[in-house]
Amino acid sequence: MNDPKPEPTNPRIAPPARVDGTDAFEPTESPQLRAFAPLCSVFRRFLKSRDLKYTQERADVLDAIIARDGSFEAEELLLDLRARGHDVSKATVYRTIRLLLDAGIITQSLFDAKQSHYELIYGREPRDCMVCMKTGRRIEFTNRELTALRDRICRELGWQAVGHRFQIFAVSPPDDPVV
Amino acid sequence: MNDPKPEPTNPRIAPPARVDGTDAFEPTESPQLRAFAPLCSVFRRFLKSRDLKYTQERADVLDAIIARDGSFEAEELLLDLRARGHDVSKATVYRTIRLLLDAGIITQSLFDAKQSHYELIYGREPRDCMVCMKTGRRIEFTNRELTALRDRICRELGWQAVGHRFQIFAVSPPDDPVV
DNA sequence: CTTGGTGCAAACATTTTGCAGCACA
DNA sequence: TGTGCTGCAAAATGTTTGCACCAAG
Repeated sequence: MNDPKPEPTNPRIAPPARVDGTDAFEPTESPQLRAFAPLCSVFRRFLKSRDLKYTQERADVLDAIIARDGSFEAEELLLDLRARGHDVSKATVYRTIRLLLDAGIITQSLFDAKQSHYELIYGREPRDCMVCMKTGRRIEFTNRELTALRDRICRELGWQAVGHRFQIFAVSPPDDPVV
Repeated sequence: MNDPKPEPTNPRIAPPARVDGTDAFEPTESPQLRAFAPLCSVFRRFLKSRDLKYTQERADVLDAIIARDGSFEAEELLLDLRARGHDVSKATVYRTIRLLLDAGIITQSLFDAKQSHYELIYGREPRDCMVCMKTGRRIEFTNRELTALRDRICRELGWQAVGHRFQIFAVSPPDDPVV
């Protein structure tokens, strides 16, 4: 459709935080390099490994995800894309999301049963969250202790941790202090 | 550490494990009593507190949930009920599930984006789980350390924990030992 | 008796899919 | 230049709702 973007897009990629236990990528790079590599080339590599194509639309979708700072719903993405003049169809958005999930670049985080929330995880630390059951307020945080506990649990069972999802259901105090 | 069952329908209710921070029940009983009370009377009390009725259908649904050992999908429940000759409509099943969620008796756990999974939690310890990203195998467990960590996180922020959901995404070893 | 509950079917919202033409490698 | 990709619209899925009749308290 319009403006071709080779592969600039790469905001705040964090240091290695994800053990890639899946067979998603060709094992030709060090984990270091992989974690710091721009997401679009990670995605491109994933696609190539499956003989799939890196199309304009797929690049646009990934771009929109990054612009959202990693947390989004399918519908939001669709609107964002439309607003930017990148007209990608709903079907393609969903198809691309599926690929990004397979690639381990994003995860699905379901809060309300309504629609899926997705989140960029590749190269980022896992985000844990706490939801107030009265007000619905959500706080996100990263807890290294939790990640360590997760790894310990896995190790004891001989599994290898890839990621996790932690949600606390709680009640915020009446005054509801902002964190 | 379990079942003192004073009334009918009530399989393996565990000791108090849930702080009820919501305004679901009338505060006339001690937490102890509440936690050990049979689920149906818990539910009945909840309904009464909202001027709702304890109908045959609602009792049947709760029964079917208990019979499933607490983990179920809406559709499964519907089939179970039908098999037992308790013909409850789909609409009523969903409506009852909503009530049980509000009452804090069950929670929604979404694994695949497809349908909701629900789980009995009232009076039970939170179940954490680990999913293998290759084979899809799921292991459930209870980790007190995690619950303690959860409570600590809440306390530091002045919140009160009500429950949590913890899922680990991992890769099981090639030999995939059974736990 | 009064209020809320139920079943049914239609409505809804989200996600998936079949197909004909288009574009990347 | 040939696969694979896209958009469209229709289908599929899971859940909710409006309505007329029914039942719990």
